[in-house]
Amino acid sequence: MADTEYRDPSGKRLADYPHPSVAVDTAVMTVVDGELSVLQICDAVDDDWRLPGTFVHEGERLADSVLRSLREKAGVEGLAPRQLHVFDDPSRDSRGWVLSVAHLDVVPAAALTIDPGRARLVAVAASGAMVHAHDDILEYAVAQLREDHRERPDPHGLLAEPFTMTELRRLHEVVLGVELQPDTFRRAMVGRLVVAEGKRAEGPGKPAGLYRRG
Amino acid sequence: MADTEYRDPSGKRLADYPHPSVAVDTAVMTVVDGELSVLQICDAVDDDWRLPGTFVHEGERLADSVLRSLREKAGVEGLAPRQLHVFDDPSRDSRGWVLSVAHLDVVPAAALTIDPGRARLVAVAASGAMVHAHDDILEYAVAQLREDHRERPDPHGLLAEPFTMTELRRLHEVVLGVELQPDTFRRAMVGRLVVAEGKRAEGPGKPAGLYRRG
DNA sequence: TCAATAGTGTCTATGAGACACTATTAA
DNA sequence: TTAATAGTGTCTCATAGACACTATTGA
Repeated sequence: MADTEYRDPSGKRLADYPHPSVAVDTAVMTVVDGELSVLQICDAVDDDWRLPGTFVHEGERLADSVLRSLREKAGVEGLAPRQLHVFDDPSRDSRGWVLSVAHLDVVPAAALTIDPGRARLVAVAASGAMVHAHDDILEYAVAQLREDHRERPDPHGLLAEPFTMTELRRLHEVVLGVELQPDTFRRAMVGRLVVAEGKRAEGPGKPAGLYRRG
Repeated sequence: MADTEYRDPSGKRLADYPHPSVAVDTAVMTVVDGELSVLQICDAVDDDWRLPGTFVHEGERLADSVLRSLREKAGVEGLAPRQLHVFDDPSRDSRGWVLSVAHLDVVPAAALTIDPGRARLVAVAASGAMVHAHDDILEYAVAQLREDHRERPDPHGLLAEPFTMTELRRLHEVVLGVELQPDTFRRAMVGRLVVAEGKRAEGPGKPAGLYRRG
Protein backbone atom coordinates (compact mmCIF):
# COMPACT_ATOMS: atom_id res chain seq x y z
CA MET A 1 0.00 0.00 0.00
CA ALA A 2 2.65 2.52 1.03
CA ASP A 3 4.61 3.95 -1.85
CA THR A 4 8.07 4.06 -0.32
CA GLU A 5 9.47 5.85 -3.35
CA TYR A 6 7.34 8.91 -2.82
CA ARG A 7 9.30 12.10 -2.19
CA ASP A 8 7.88 15.53 -1.64
CA PRO A 9 9.10 18.64 -3.52
CA SER A 10 11.97 19.11 -1.08
CA GLY A 11 13.14 15.53 -1.56
CA LYS A 12 11.96 14.19 1.78
CA ARG A 13 10.24 10.88 2.10
CA LEU A 14 7.04 10.61 4.11
CA ALA A 15 8.89 8.72 6.83
CA ASP A 16 11.42 11.55 7.18
CA TYR A 17 8.84 13.79 8.79
CA PRO A 18 8.32 13.52 12.54
CA HIS A 19 5.04 11.77 13.15
CA PRO A 20 2.56 12.19 15.98
CA SER A 21 1.11 9.25 17.79
CA VAL A 22 -2.54 9.00 16.89
CA ALA A 23 -4.94 7.66 19.46
CA VAL A 24 -8.66 7.15 19.59
CA ASP A 25 -10.57 7.75 22.80
CA THR A 26 -14.21 6.86 22.98
CA ALA A 27 -17.17 7.85 25.07
CA VAL A 28 -19.36 4.76 25.11
CA MET A 29 -22.74 6.10 26.14
CA THR A 30 -25.82 4.27 27.29
CA VAL A 31 -28.90 4.75 29.42
CA VAL A 32 -29.17 2.51 32.44
CA ASP A 33 -31.39 2.84 35.53
CA GLY A 34 -32.81 6.05 34.14
CA GLU A 35 -29.38 7.68 33.97
CA LEU A 36 -27.32 8.78 31.01
CA SER A 37 -24.08 6.91 31.64
CA VAL A 38 -20.61 6.55 30.22
CA LEU A 39 -18.23 3.62 30.22
CA GLN A 40 -14.97 4.18 32.07
CA ILE A 41 -11.99 1.88 32.43
CA CYS A 42 -9.31 1.85 35.07
CA ASP A 43 -6.01 2.94 33.57
CA ALA A 44 -3.45 0.21 34.21
CA VAL A 45 -0.61 2.75 34.30
CA ASP A 46 -2.00 5.67 36.29
CA ASP A 47 -4.72 3.80 38.20
CA ASP A 48 -7.09 6.58 37.16
CA TRP A 49 -10.49 6.28 35.55
CA ARG A 50 -10.50 7.21 31.92
CA LEU A 51 -12.29 6.60 28.64
CA PRO A 52 -11.18 3.53 26.72
CA GLY A 53 -8.71 4.31 23.98
CA THR A 54 -5.78 2.97 22.03
CA PHE A 55 -3.13 3.97 19.56
CA VAL A 56 -4.15 3.46 15.96
CA HIS A 57 -2.54 0.46 14.31
CA GLU A 58 -0.91 0.62 10.92
CA GLY A 59 -3.39 0.89 8.09
CA GLU A 60 -6.33 0.63 10.48
CA ARG A 61 -9.49 2.67 10.10
CA LEU A 62 -10.24 4.86 13.09
CA ALA A 63 -13.60 3.18 13.67
CA ASP A 64 -11.84 -0.19 13.75
CA SER A 65 -9.33 1.14 16.28
CA VAL A 66 -12.25 2.21 18.42
CA LEU A 67 -13.95 -1.19 18.23
CA ARG A 68 -10.64 -2.94 18.99
CA SER A 69 -9.97 -0.68 21.99
CA LEU A 70 -13.42 -1.40 23.39
CA ARG A 71 -12.93 -5.15 23.00
CA GLU A 72 -9.42 -5.18 24.47
CA LYS A 73 -9.77 -2.59 27.21
CA ALA A 74 -13.32 -3.12 28.37
CA GLY A 75 -14.48 -6.40 26.88
CA VAL A 76 -17.26 -4.51 25.16
CA GLU A 77 -18.56 -4.95 21.64
CA GLY A 78 -19.04 -1.49 20.16
CA LEU A 79 -21.48 -0.64 17.43
CA ALA A 80 -21.04 2.44 15.29
CA PRO A 81 -18.26 4.78 16.43
CA ARG A 82 -18.70 8.33 15.32
CA GLN A 83 -15.96 10.93 15.12
CA LEU A 84 -16.35 13.94 17.36
CA HIS A 85 -13.18 16.03 17.37
CA VAL A 86 -9.43 15.87 17.23
CA PHE A 87 -7.75 17.03 20.43
CA ASP A 88 -4.35 18.32 19.43
CA ASP A 89 -2.93 20.22 22.38
CA PRO A 90 0.71 19.06 22.41
CA SER A 91 0.79 19.23 26.20
CA ARG A 92 -2.42 17.29 26.55
CA ASP A 93 -0.80 13.89 27.01
CA SER A 94 2.17 13.49 29.33
CA ARG A 95 3.48 10.59 27.24
CA GLY A 96 4.44 12.80 24.32
CA TRP A 97 3.01 14.19 21.11
CA VAL A 98 -0.35 12.49 20.82
CA LEU A 99 -3.29 13.45 18.68
CA SER A 100 -6.48 12.04 20.11
CA VAL A 101 -9.47 11.52 17.86
CA ALA A 102 -12.47 11.54 20.17
CA HIS A 103 -15.34 9.24 19.29
CA LEU A 104 -18.87 8.58 20.44
CA ASP A 105 -20.38 5.11 20.44
CA VAL A 106 -23.90 4.58 21.70
CA VAL A 107 -24.68 1.06 22.87
CA PRO A 108 -27.87 -0.26 24.47
CA ALA A 109 -27.29 -1.24 28.10
CA ALA A 110 -28.58 -4.73 27.26
CA ALA A 111 -25.65 -5.19 24.86
CA LEU A 112 -23.07 -4.07 27.44
CA THR A 113 -21.64 -6.75 29.67
CA ILE A 114 -19.43 -4.94 32.14
CA ASP A 115 -16.55 -6.76 33.79
CA PRO A 116 -16.36 -4.92 37.15
CA GLY A 117 -12.62 -5.53 37.34
CA ARG A 118 -11.93 -3.66 34.13
CA ALA A 119 -14.74 -1.20 33.56
CA ARG A 120 -17.71 0.54 35.07
CA LEU A 121 -20.70 2.58 33.98
CA VAL A 122 -20.93 6.00 35.62
CA ALA A 123 -23.81 8.44 35.40
CA VAL A 124 -22.63 11.45 33.44
CA ALA A 125 -24.02 13.77 36.09
CA ALA A 126 -21.88 12.04 38.72
CA SER A 127 -18.78 11.39 36.62
CA GLY A 128 -15.76 12.98 38.23
CA ALA A 129 -12.61 14.21 36.57
CA MET A 130 -10.80 11.82 34.26
CA VAL A 131 -7.23 11.94 32.99
CA HIS A 132 -5.98 13.56 29.77
CA ALA A 133 -8.91 15.96 29.54
CA HIS A 134 -11.26 13.09 28.85
CA ASP A 135 -13.95 15.23 30.42
CA ASP A 136 -13.78 17.40 27.31
CA ILE A 137 -14.50 14.37 25.17
CA LEU A 138 -17.48 13.53 27.35
CA GLU A 139 -18.82 17.04 26.87
CA TYR A 140 -18.61 16.69 23.10
CA ALA A 141 -20.27 13.29 23.31
CA VAL A 142 -23.19 14.49 25.40
CA ALA A 143 -23.70 17.50 23.14
CA GLN A 144 -23.74 15.28 20.06
CA LEU A 145 -26.07 12.79 21.70
CA ARG A 146 -28.52 15.52 22.66
CA GLU A 147 -28.38 16.99 19.19
CA ASP A 148 -29.27 13.57 17.75
CA HIS A 149 -32.19 13.13 20.16
CA ARG A 150 -33.72 16.54 19.52
CA GLU A 151 -35.22 15.57 16.18
CA ARG A 152 -35.38 11.83 15.78
CA PRO A 153 -36.91 9.17 18.04
CA ASP A 154 -34.26 6.99 19.69
CA PRO A 155 -31.74 7.68 16.93
CA HIS A 156 -29.18 5.21 18.27
CA GLY A 157 -31.51 2.31 19.02
CA LEU A 158 -31.15 2.39 22.79
CA LEU A 159 -34.63 0.94 23.27
CA ALA A 160 -35.56 -2.65 22.54
CA GLU A 161 -38.33 -2.79 19.97
CA PRO A 162 -41.22 -2.54 20.19
CA PHE A 163 -41.47 0.22 22.78
CA THR A 164 -44.21 2.41 24.19
CA MET A 165 -44.43 6.15 23.72
CA THR A 166 -43.79 6.63 27.44
CA GLU A 167 -40.61 4.55 27.28
CA LEU A 168 -39.46 6.63 24.33
CA ARG A 169 -40.25 9.87 26.13
CA ARG A 170 -38.43 8.79 29.28
CA LEU A 171 -35.37 7.95 27.19
CA HIS A 172 -35.39 11.39 25.59
CA GLU A 173 -35.90 13.05 28.97
CA VAL A 174 -32.87 11.26 30.36
CA VAL A 175 -30.67 12.08 27.39
CA LEU A 176 -31.77 15.70 27.10
CA GLY A 177 -31.85 16.25 30.84
CA VAL A 178 -35.24 17.97 30.78
CA GLU A 179 -38.85 16.96 31.32
CA LEU A 180 -40.99 16.74 28.20
CA GLN A 181 -44.74 17.25 27.77
CA PRO A 182 -46.29 13.84 27.03
CA ASP A 183 -48.80 15.17 24.51
CA THR A 184 -46.44 17.45 22.65
CA PHE A 185 -43.78 14.76 22.56
CA ARG A 186 -46.22 12.19 21.23
CA ARG A 187 -47.39 14.46 18.44
CA ALA A 188 -43.81 15.31 17.48
CA MET A 189 -42.69 11.68 17.35
CA VAL A 190 -45.67 9.64 16.19
CA GLY A 191 -45.16 10.60 12.56
CA ARG A 192 -41.60 9.28 12.64
CA LEU A 193 -42.52 5.88 14.09
CA VAL A 194 -44.29 2.83 12.74
CA VAL A 195 -47.09 1.25 14.74
CA ALA A 196 -46.35 -2.25 16.04
CA GLU A 197 -48.77 -5.01 16.92
CA GLY A 198 -50.22 -5.42 20.39
CA LYS A 199 -50.41 -3.41 23.57
CA ARG A 200 -48.42 -3.37 26.78
CA ALA A 201 -49.73 -2.55 30.27
CA GLU A 202 -47.38 -1.57 33.07
CA GLY A 203 -49.49 -2.06 36.19
CA PRO A 204 -52.93 -0.46 36.14
CA GLY A 205 -54.02 1.97 33.49
CA LYS A 206 -54.80 1.82 29.82
CA PRO A 207 -52.34 -0.39 27.97
CA ALA A 208 -49.94 1.55 25.79
CA GLY A 209 -49.63 1.14 22.05
CA LEU A 210 -46.33 -0.14 20.72
CA TYR A 211 -44.03 1.38 18.13
CA ARG A 212 -40.87 0.67 16.18
CA ARG A 213 -38.37 3.07 14.70
CA GLY A 214 -39.24 4.09 11.16
CA MET B 1 7.90 17.92 26.13
CA ALA B 2 8.03 14.27 25.06
CA ASP B 3 8.62 11.84 27.91
CA THR B 4 10.96 9.41 26.20
CA GLU B 5 10.92 7.11 29.21
CA TYR B 6 7.24 6.32 28.88
CA ARG B 7 6.47 2.65 28.23
CA ASP B 8 3.05 1.14 27.84
CA PRO B 9 1.91 -1.98 29.71
CA SER B 10 3.54 -4.27 27.13
CA GLY B 11 6.87 -2.44 27.48
CA LYS B 12 6.75 -0.62 24.17
CA ARG B 13 7.76 2.99 23.89
CA LEU B 14 5.53 5.41 22.04
CA ALA B 15 8.02 5.58 19.18
CA ASP B 16 7.88 1.79 18.74
CA TYR B 17 4.38 1.98 17.34
CA PRO B 18 4.00 2.61 13.61
CA HIS B 19 2.80 6.14 13.11
CA PRO B 20 0.58 7.59 10.41
CA SER B 21 1.44 10.77 8.62
CA VAL B 22 -1.01 13.43 9.70
CA ALA B 23 -1.96 16.11 7.24
CA VAL B 24 -4.34 19.03 7.29
CA ASP B 25 -6.29 19.96 4.19
CA THR B 26 -8.31 23.12 4.20
CA ALA B 27 -11.26 24.47 2.29
CA VAL B 28 -10.73 28.22 2.28
CA MET B 29 -14.16 29.59 1.45
CA THR B 30 -15.17 33.06 0.42
CA VAL B 31 -17.86 34.86 -1.54
CA VAL B 32 -16.66 36.76 -4.60
CA ASP B 33 -18.66 38.10 -7.53
CA GLY B 34 -21.82 36.73 -6.00
CA GLU B 35 -20.46 33.19 -5.98
CA LEU B 36 -19.56 30.90 -3.11
CA SER B 37 -15.98 30.04 -3.95
CA VAL B 38 -13.14 27.89 -2.73
CA LEU B 39 -9.40 28.38 -2.91
CA GLN B 40 -7.52 25.75 -4.90
CA ILE B 41 -3.81 25.40 -5.48
CA CYS B 42 -1.99 23.62 -8.25
CA ASP B 43 -0.29 20.54 -6.91
CA ALA B 44 3.43 20.74 -7.71
CA VAL B 45 3.72 16.95 -7.93
CA ASP B 46 0.62 15.86 -9.77
CA ASP B 47 -0.17 19.11 -11.58
CA ASP B 48 -3.74 18.69 -10.34
CA TRP B 49 -5.92 21.22 -8.58
CA ARG B 50 -6.36 20.48 -4.91
CA LEU B 51 -7.06 22.09 -1.56
CA PRO B 52 -4.03 23.54 0.23
CA GLY B 53 -2.64 21.22 2.85
CA THR B 54 0.51 20.15 4.62
CA PHE B 55 1.87 17.57 6.96
CA VAL B 56 1.69 18.55 10.60
CA HIS B 57 5.01 19.59 12.10
CA GLU B 58 6.22 18.32 15.42
CA GLY B 59 4.40 19.77 18.38
CA GLU B 60 2.33 22.01 16.13
CA ARG B 61 -1.35 22.68 16.71
CA LEU B 62 -3.56 21.65 13.81
CA ALA B 63 -4.87 25.19 13.38
CA ASP B 64 -1.30 26.43 13.12
CA SER B 65 -0.51 23.80 10.51
CA VAL B 66 -3.48 25.06 8.54
CA LEU B 67 -2.36 28.69 8.74
CA ARG B 68 1.19 27.72 7.77
CA SER B 69 -0.02 25.67 4.80
CA LEU B 70 -2.10 28.58 3.55
CA ARG B 71 0.85 30.96 3.83
CA GLU B 72 3.32 28.60 2.19
CA LYS B 73 1.17 27.01 -0.47
CA ALA B 74 -1.10 29.86 -1.45
CA GLY B 75 0.40 33.03 0.01
CA VAL B 76 -2.84 33.51 1.92
CA GLU B 77 -3.30 34.68 5.50
CA GLY B 78 -5.94 32.46 7.07
CA LEU B 79 -8.16 33.46 9.94
CA ALA B 80 -9.85 30.86 12.12
CA PRO B 81 -9.50 27.29 10.89
CA ARG B 82 -12.20 24.98 12.10
CA GLN B 83 -11.98 21.21 12.20
CA LEU B 84 -14.45 19.33 10.06
CA HIS B 85 -13.58 15.64 9.92
CA VAL B 86 -10.73 13.18 9.85
CA PHE B 87 -10.49 11.26 6.61
CA ASP B 88 -8.84 7.97 7.44
CA ASP B 89 -9.27 5.68 4.46
CA PRO B 90 -5.82 4.02 4.20
CA SER B 91 -6.09 3.92 0.43
CA ARG B 92 -7.12 7.53 0.19
CA ASP B 93 -3.64 8.90 -0.40
CA SER B 94 -1.32 7.20 -2.87
CA ARG B 95 1.73 8.37 -0.90
CA GLY B 96 1.06 6.03 2.00
CA TRP B 97 -0.75 5.94 5.32
CA VAL B 98 -2.01 9.48 5.74
CA LEU B 99 -4.70 10.76 8.04
CA SER B 100 -6.12 14.00 6.75
CA VAL B 101 -7.81 16.37 9.15
CA ALA B 102 -10.12 18.47 7.00
CA HIS B 103 -10.58 22.10 7.98
CA LEU B 104 -12.75 25.02 7.00
CA ASP B 105 -11.46 28.58 7.00
CA VAL B 106 -13.71 31.42 5.91
CA VAL B 107 -11.91 34.51 4.70
CA PRO B 108 -13.41 37.71 3.24
CA ALA B 109 -12.51 38.10 -0.42
CA ALA B 110 -11.00 41.49 0.39
CA ALA B 111 -8.45 39.77 2.63
CA LEU B 112 -7.48 37.23 -0.04
CA THR B 113 -4.71 38.25 -2.40
CA ILE B 114 -4.49 35.46 -4.95
CA ASP B 115 -1.23 34.84 -6.80
CA PRO B 116 -2.55 33.41 -10.11
CA GLY B 117 0.56 31.29 -10.51
CA ARG B 118 -0.06 29.41 -7.30
CA ALA B 119 -3.73 29.53 -6.52
CA ARG B 120 -7.18 30.34 -7.83
CA LEU B 121 -10.68 30.90 -6.56
CA VAL B 122 -13.27 28.62 -8.11
CA ALA B 123 -17.02 28.83 -7.69
CA VAL B 124 -18.15 25.80 -5.72
CA ALA B 125 -20.89 25.13 -8.26
CA ALA B 126 -18.30 24.94 -11.02
CA SER B 127 -15.49 23.24 -9.11
CA GLY B 128 -14.48 20.05 -10.82
CA ALA B 129 -12.94 16.96 -9.31
CA MET B 130 -9.87 17.39 -7.13
CA VAL B 131 -7.29 14.84 -6.06
CA HIS B 132 -7.34 12.72 -2.89
CA ALA B 133 -11.09 13.00 -2.44
CA HIS B 134 -10.78 16.68 -1.69
CA ASP B 135 -14.28 17.01 -3.08
CA ASP B 136 -15.50 15.26 0.07
CA ILE B 137 -13.81 17.91 2.18
CA LEU B 138 -15.50 20.62 0.14
CA GLU B 139 -18.87 18.98 0.77
CA TYR B 140 -18.29 19.01 4.51
CA ALA B 141 -17.15 22.62 4.32
CA VAL B 142 -20.19 23.80 2.39
CA ALA B 143 -22.53 21.94 4.74
CA GLN B 144 -20.87 23.52 7.79
CA LEU B 145 -20.91 26.96 6.21
CA ARG B 146 -24.61 26.69 5.42
CA GLU B 147 -25.34 25.46 8.93
CA ASP B 148 -23.58 28.52 10.33
CA HIS B 149 -25.50 30.90 8.07
CA ARG B 150 -28.92 29.47 8.87
CA GLU B 151 -29.17 31.14 12.27
CA ARG B 152 -26.69 33.95 12.58
CA PRO B 153 -26.09 36.98 10.34
CA ASP B 154 -22.75 36.77 8.50
CA PRO B 155 -21.26 34.48 11.14
CA HIS B 156 -17.78 34.54 9.62
CA GLY B 157 -17.50 38.25 8.93
CA LEU B 158 -17.50 38.01 5.14
CA LEU B 159 -19.06 41.47 4.80
CA ALA B 160 -17.23 44.70 5.49
CA GLU B 161 -19.00 46.66 8.22
CA PRO B 162 -21.26 48.48 8.14
CA PHE B 163 -23.48 46.69 5.65
CA THR B 164 -27.03 47.02 4.42
CA MET B 165 -29.74 44.45 5.00
CA THR B 166 -29.82 43.74 1.28
CA GLU B 167 -26.08 43.06 1.21
CA LEU B 168 -26.52 40.69 4.13
CA ARG B 169 -29.42 38.92 2.46
CA ARG B 170 -27.52 38.50 -0.82
CA LEU B 171 -24.62 36.97 1.10
CA HIS B 172 -26.92 34.46 2.77
CA GLU B 173 -28.62 33.68 -0.53
CA VAL B 174 -25.26 32.93 -2.13
CA VAL B 175 -24.07 30.75 0.75
CA LEU B 176 -27.35 28.87 1.18
CA GLY B 177 -27.97 28.60 -2.53
CA VAL B 178 -31.60 29.68 -2.27
CA GLU B 179 -33.58 32.92 -2.65
CA LEU B 180 -34.80 34.49 0.59
CA GLN B 181 -37.82 36.71 1.23
CA PRO B 182 -36.56 40.23 1.97
CA ASP B 183 -39.16 40.95 4.65
CA THR B 184 -38.92 37.62 6.45
CA PHE B 185 -35.15 37.74 6.32
CA ARG B 186 -35.05 41.26 7.73
CA ARG B 187 -37.30 40.36 10.64
CA ALA B 188 -35.27 37.26 11.43
CA MET B 189 -31.95 39.12 11.40
CA VAL B 190 -32.64 42.63 12.66
CA GLY B 191 -32.73 41.52 16.29
CA ARG B 192 -29.24 40.03 15.98
CA LEU B 193 -27.65 43.15 14.51
CA VAL B 194 -26.77 46.55 15.87
CA VAL B 195 -27.82 49.66 13.99
CA ALA B 196 -24.96 51.70 12.59
CA GLU B 197 -24.86 55.40 11.78
CA GLY B 198 -25.81 56.75 8.37
CA LYS B 199 -27.48 55.48 5.24
CA ARG B 200 -26.27 54.16 1.94
CA ALA B 201 -27.99 54.54 -1.44
CA GLU B 202 -27.13 52.27 -4.35
CA GLY B 203 -28.49 54.15 -7.37
CA PRO B 204 -32.07 55.38 -7.09
CA GLY B 205 -34.38 54.32 -4.30
CA LYS B 206 -34.63 54.87 -0.60
CA PRO B 207 -31.22 54.74 1.04
CA ALA B 208 -30.67 51.64 3.12
CA GLY B 209 -29.96 51.64 6.83
CA LEU B 210 -26.62 50.28 7.97
CA TYR B 211 -25.86 47.52 10.45
CA ARG B 212 -22.99 45.84 12.23
CA ARG B 213 -22.75 42.33 13.62
CA GLY B 214 -23.92 42.13 17.22
C1' DT C 1 -43.85 63.06 -12.17
C1' DC C 2 -41.81 57.84 -12.53
C1' DA C 3 -38.77 54.14 -11.46
C1' DA C 4 -36.37 51.93 -8.11
C1' DT C 5 -35.11 50.31 -3.74
C1' DA C 6 -36.08 50.17 1.53
C1' DG C 7 -38.96 49.06 4.98
C1' DT C 8 -43.65 48.05 7.53
C1' DG C 9 -48.65 46.49 8.48
C1' DT C 10 -51.09 42.77 8.57
C1' DC C 11 -53.40 38.47 7.27
C1' DT C 12 -52.92 33.52 7.29
C1' DA C 13 -51.16 29.01 8.04
C1' DT C 14 -48.49 26.25 10.96
C1' DG C 15 -46.86 24.35 14.99
C1' DA C 16 -45.53 24.26 20.10
C1' DG C 17 -47.33 24.34 24.45
C1' DA C 18 -50.77 23.89 27.77
C1' DC C 19 -54.90 22.11 29.72
C1' DA C 20 -58.88 19.54 30.02
C1' DC C 21 -61.14 15.89 28.61
C1' DT C 22 -61.96 10.91 27.19
C1' DA C 23 -60.33 5.82 27.10
C1' DT C 24 -58.96 1.56 29.11
C1' DT C 25 -57.09 -1.18 32.28
C1' DA C 26 -56.15 -3.45 37.56
C1' DA C 27 -57.75 -3.96 41.93
C1' DT D 1 -66.41 1.96 42.04
C1' DT D 2 -61.33 4.29 42.32
C1' DA D 3 -56.63 4.92 40.94
C1' DA D 4 -53.60 4.95 37.37
C1' DT D 5 -51.84 5.43 32.89
C1' DA D 6 -52.73 6.29 27.68
C1' DG D 7 -54.25 9.14 24.36
C1' DT D 8 -57.06 13.16 22.04
C1' DG D 9 -59.65 17.75 21.34
C1' DT D 10 -58.88 22.16 21.33
C1' DC D 11 -57.49 26.79 22.75
C1' DT D 12 -53.79 30.10 22.73
C1' DC D 13 -49.63 32.09 21.46
C1' DA D 14 -45.54 32.74 18.70
C1' DT D 15 -43.63 32.67 14.35
C1' DA D 16 -42.79 32.05 9.10
C1' DG D 17 -44.43 33.29 4.89
C1' DA D 18 -46.79 36.04 1.75
C1' DC D 19 -48.67 40.21 -0.05
C1' DA D 20 -49.77 44.79 -0.17
C1' DC D 21 -48.83 48.99 1.26
C1' DT D 22 -45.93 53.16 2.61
C1' DA D 23 -41.27 55.69 2.53
C1' DT D 24 -37.47 57.92 0.36
C1' DT D 25 -34.42 58.68 -2.95
C1' DG D 26 -32.42 59.83 -8.32
C1' DA D 27 -33.55 61.28 -12.70
